[in-house]
Order: sequence, then structure tokens, then C-alpha cells
Amino acid sequence: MSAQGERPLDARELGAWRGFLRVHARLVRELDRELQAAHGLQLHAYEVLLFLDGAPGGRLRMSELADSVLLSQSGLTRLVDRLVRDGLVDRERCDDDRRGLYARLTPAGRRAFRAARATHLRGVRDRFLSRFDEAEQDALAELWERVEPGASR
Amino acid sequence: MSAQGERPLDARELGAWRGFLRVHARLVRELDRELQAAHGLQLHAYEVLLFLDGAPGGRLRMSELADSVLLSQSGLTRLVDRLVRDGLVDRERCDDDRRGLYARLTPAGRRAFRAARATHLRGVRDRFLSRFDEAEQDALAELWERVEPGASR
DNA sequence: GAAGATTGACCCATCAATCTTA
DNA sequence: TAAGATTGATGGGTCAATCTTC
Repeated sequence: MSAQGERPLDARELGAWRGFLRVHARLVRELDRELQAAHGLQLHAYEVLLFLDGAPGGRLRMSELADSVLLSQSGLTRLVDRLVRDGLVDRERCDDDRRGLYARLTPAGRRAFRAARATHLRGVRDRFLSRFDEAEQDALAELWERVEPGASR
Repeated sequence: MSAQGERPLDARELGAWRGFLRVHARLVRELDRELQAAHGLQLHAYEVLLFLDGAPGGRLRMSELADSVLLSQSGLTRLVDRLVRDGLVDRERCDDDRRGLYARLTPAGRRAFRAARATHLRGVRDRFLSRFDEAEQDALAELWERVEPGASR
């Protein structure tokens, strides 16, 4: 592996690596704009709502959310600030551990998420998933697992 | 495709899509930190140097660079500002079209790139490419092409 | 003292407007 | 009038420091 470090990427390696970067950059940009245009929601905001929607009582601790969303703890705090400002989420002190806070979906947040979901699912399927058959989707997930165990969970 | 939009992602789709997002988020963060720690270079800055290093005369028009790097035109201007400030790049007016500017690698920029390259190549291979055999790398590149023609070029 | 969460300072990226040359 | 590039305003993200509760 030593001198390997010096050899530039060959065409095959470039295709696998740069392709990954380019596809990610374009897809995320497009999905973000699409969500923003249709529902005034950022992609990260959508993900927060998604996890809250799936959680019992529509609420989750800030620290749990931070683990799910691809964002730092403080980044999540700022994002939830905006969601609270927009009335999609509110905060609730934990009863058992008064250091902790829940972020909780409001009825308006639930509606916003449900509306945005159709747009987003269509976007992800049209631009990404529809390009692969089932075996290829499984293969991709398996590759992600190899790079980062738990990534596709 | 219509009602499809409403059906949440199944386990297979989730694995392929969320895995992609998670792996990208972690990899880019780690590679960026690594480059920053070892050479004071940001990942985007590395890419600029990479393209300049490969260009004849070590220089490229700003607009050409913006097409290669995953960055907006103005984002590139700011980044090159910083590289100029750090002495790794300088700017040169085009002779034939005086609206245009070249960004050109300085000797220090060339040295910085060569030094950073070993670190970065090792990082990309260790964390990503080494997880796949040659056939899998080809397969990945082919999948990226399907999502975005030219992505792996 | 450590964990959960927020805040202040700062960096980086984008959009729309602008300036210059073609 | 359009193309190449930069700039001002703004939004969003991170780190390190801080506050509160365990």
C-alpha cells in the first residue's frame, strides 16, 4: 500500500470515485431545490421531519435526531430553531432527564411533511432508484455496508 | 409512476439511497479533515490544484475550472481568492480575450499539491476504493454513468 | 466532573446584481 | 446585448466555549 499512495487514480478508480462525487453533488442540489421550490423545505429539514414522523408520539430527543440526520449537534440545534420559527416543530423538556429536550412534530409539521414526501419520493425514484433494478439496488446497499457498516440501515 | 410517489422507500431502496448519502457524508468529512490537518488544504482547494496540475502550463480559465470543480462560479472565485492569498495560485489576464482570467499554479502551489496528493490518494483508497475489486469499480462507474452521463469521465 | 443542548465567532457557499470587454 | 468574472448580501454549517442538570 505504500508507494500505491503515489500512483494517481487510473480510469477505473476515477470512474468509481469521481462519479460518486459528481452524482452526489448534482442529485443533492436538485433534490434540495425541488423541495425548496415546491414546499419551502430544505433537504436537511425534510430529513428531520421524516425521522420525527416515524417516531412514537412524533418526537425524538435532540441527541437521537443528531445521530440520524447527517448534521452536527449544533447544526441540528440551528435547524430545529428554524423549524420552530416556521411552526413545524416544537420543543418539550424531558420529564425524566431535565437536561434533555424533545423536538416534536406539530400538526402543521406533520402536514408539511406528508405533502413534501410525495415530491421527494418521486424525485429520488426518478433521478436515482429508477436507474437500477432490484438486484442492483441490493448490490449497492451491500457495497455501502462494506464502506461503512450500518450505512444502509 | 403516480401512486408510486406515495409509497415510502422499502428496505432495498433505503439501503441503496440512504447508504449513498451516509457514506458520502462521512467520507467527505473525513477526507476533508485529514487534508486540512496534514496540509492545511480543504478538499475543494485540493481539487482546484489537481485540475491545474494536470493542465498545460499549470493554468486554466476560471470558467473551465468552475465546470470541473463541484462549485458555482462565484464559489470558485472566492476559493481562488484564498489560494492566491496563500500563495498557491496566481491570476493572469488572457491575452486573446481580455475578459478572461487564468488561475495558474505557483511553484509553491505545485509543491503543496504534490505533498497533499499522497495523503489524499491514500485516504480515498483506504476508505473507499480498497473496498471493491476491479469488476466492482467498473460496475460502480457504469451505474454512475446511468444516473448522470459523463459523471465518471 | 460528564452529558445534553445551545450560543458566539467564524468560514464557506450561493444568488442576484454589477463591472468590464467582446 | 452577451459572456467572463467578481462582489454584496445572506443563509447555513462547524468548532469551541458555555450553561444546566445529572
